This record gives sequence, structure tokens and C-alpha cells, in this order.
Amino acid sequence: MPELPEVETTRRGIEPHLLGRQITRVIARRDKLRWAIPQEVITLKNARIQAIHRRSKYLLFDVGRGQMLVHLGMTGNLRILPADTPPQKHDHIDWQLDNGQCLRFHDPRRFGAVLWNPAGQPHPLLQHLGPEPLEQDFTAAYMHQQAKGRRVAIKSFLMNAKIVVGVGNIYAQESLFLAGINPKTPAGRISLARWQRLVSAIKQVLTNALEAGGTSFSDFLNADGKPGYFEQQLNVYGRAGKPCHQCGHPIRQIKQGQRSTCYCTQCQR
DNA sequence: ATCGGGACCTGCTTGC
DNA sequence: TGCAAGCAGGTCCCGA
Repeated sequence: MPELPEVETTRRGIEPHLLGRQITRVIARRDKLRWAIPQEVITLKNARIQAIHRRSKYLLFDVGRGQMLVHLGMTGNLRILPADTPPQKHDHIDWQLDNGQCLRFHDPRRFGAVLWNPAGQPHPLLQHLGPEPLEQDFTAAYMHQQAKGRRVAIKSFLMNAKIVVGVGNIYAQESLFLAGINPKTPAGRISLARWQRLVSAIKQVLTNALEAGGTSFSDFLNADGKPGYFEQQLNVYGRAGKPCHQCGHPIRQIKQGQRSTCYCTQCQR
């Protein structure tokens, strides 16, 4: 589910329900997800949620004494529910609130994580992260510079969070299609002019996906499963063998670094 | 320093 | 029809 647009959509969805609320009780139904759930989180009683930020694909909850980090992994989601809603399979953590609601973390594959930052200390996982793709400091000049001498395929390079955060498997493929670049091209061989096209494609794809509410995402507020609508705009992701929207040629699927990549051999050189 | 691969998990789809 | 293999939107860590 979650790439950057999905995580940001989640943040915007839950924020109005949580700001200023007090956490009355935390129910952790298992002691670890990807990593152990910190004691500081489990004992978060009477803490007030002051702000919810996003950095990369991490959601950061400011609660005064520190910051709680939530990563949704591949299959995680957060929803607001009445606190007495019976937990379903894979509902791992509830944060009960002072208004009878709760924030519930659901994650079948458990690649997600809940972590803790003491006040004033940046979490080690958040250091060494690249710029946010929708911010001003993510530019063609920056990427061109970073890519110098790198032989790794451009697609893998885009998914490297030390270079730029938030570009996952779907949007890396879609951005490369929009920019007309073959995903196998070594990162260091992309000219500045092509970086300009690629950087603006990334910004455009992520912005469009954000406006559509993500590619596919269950609603946060009820269980109706309202999907994101970006799926309708996909050009290559998940379209192996289907005709290219631009030239009609069948979309090819390959493997890069254990992940599948779809692209058009005609439109992407 | 850089790169690729394995690892962490469950569940759905595909193919024999 | 049944079962196993393959695959899935993330990302850290290790060895070459």
C-alpha cells in the first residue's frame, strides 16, 4: 500500500481526529513488528498529541516527552475507530483516546514499525535520509551531482532513500515512463537535461497521486475500503504485456534488485 | 564506496 | 481440485 502519497494521505486523514487528543491507554497485542515496540510507546499514558508530521514514509507523532514514529511497511494502515470495535486479525496496536475513539494499526505482513525518539533527539533511522521529493531542495542539479560515477540502474537509484525519500516501486516506474527513460540506464549516465525531465516527472506523479488519494488505500475513518484513485492513471506499473498507452507496444516486465519493473521498450530509451 | 542479495512476514494468484 | 511456488506497494544489513 504505502508509498509517499499513501503515507501523506494517511497523515491528513488521521490528523484532525488526533490533534490535541490525549492518549488514555495503549494496547499492544504483540511485542514486536519489524522491531520491538518500545516501552516508551506502550506506556504512553496521558500524553497529548501535539502534532503529526511526515518525514520520508515515517509518520511522526509529537507527544511532548518525545516523538513516536510509525512506519506502515508494505501492508500497514492506520484507522480511527470507536475504541470498543473488536480487533480483527493483524490489528496489532490501539492507541485509545480521551473521546472514546482509538487509532488502530493493522499490518498483516508486519514489515511496519513503531519506534520512539526521546525529545530533542533525531532517530538514527531518520538521519542520512535524502530530501523530500516535493520540496525545493530536490532538484535536477542535486540528482545529477549525486549520480556522478554511479553505475546502479536509474530505477534502483531513485528508490534509494539516502538519495531521495518516498519514491517506491510504483512511482519510480511511472516517473521513468513519463520522462521517457529506460529503467536500466546507469544513474551516472543521465544528462542534466534528462534529470530535469525526470525530476519534474517525479514531482508530477507524486502530486497527482496525492491528489487522487494514493493508488489504492482503504479509508481511515470507516471500513468501507474506499480506494485511492491513482490506479486509473498508471501507465506501466502492473501492466506487463498490455499495450503502451502512448505507442501500443506491449509493456515489458523485468527484475531489478529483486523488484519487478515494467516499462515500454519503445518510449523509454 | 558501491552494489546486489538475503532477510523479515502473511496472503493472494498462478500454474502444474 | 489441491498444493506449492511465486509474487506483492519497504528497507535494513551484510558480504563481495
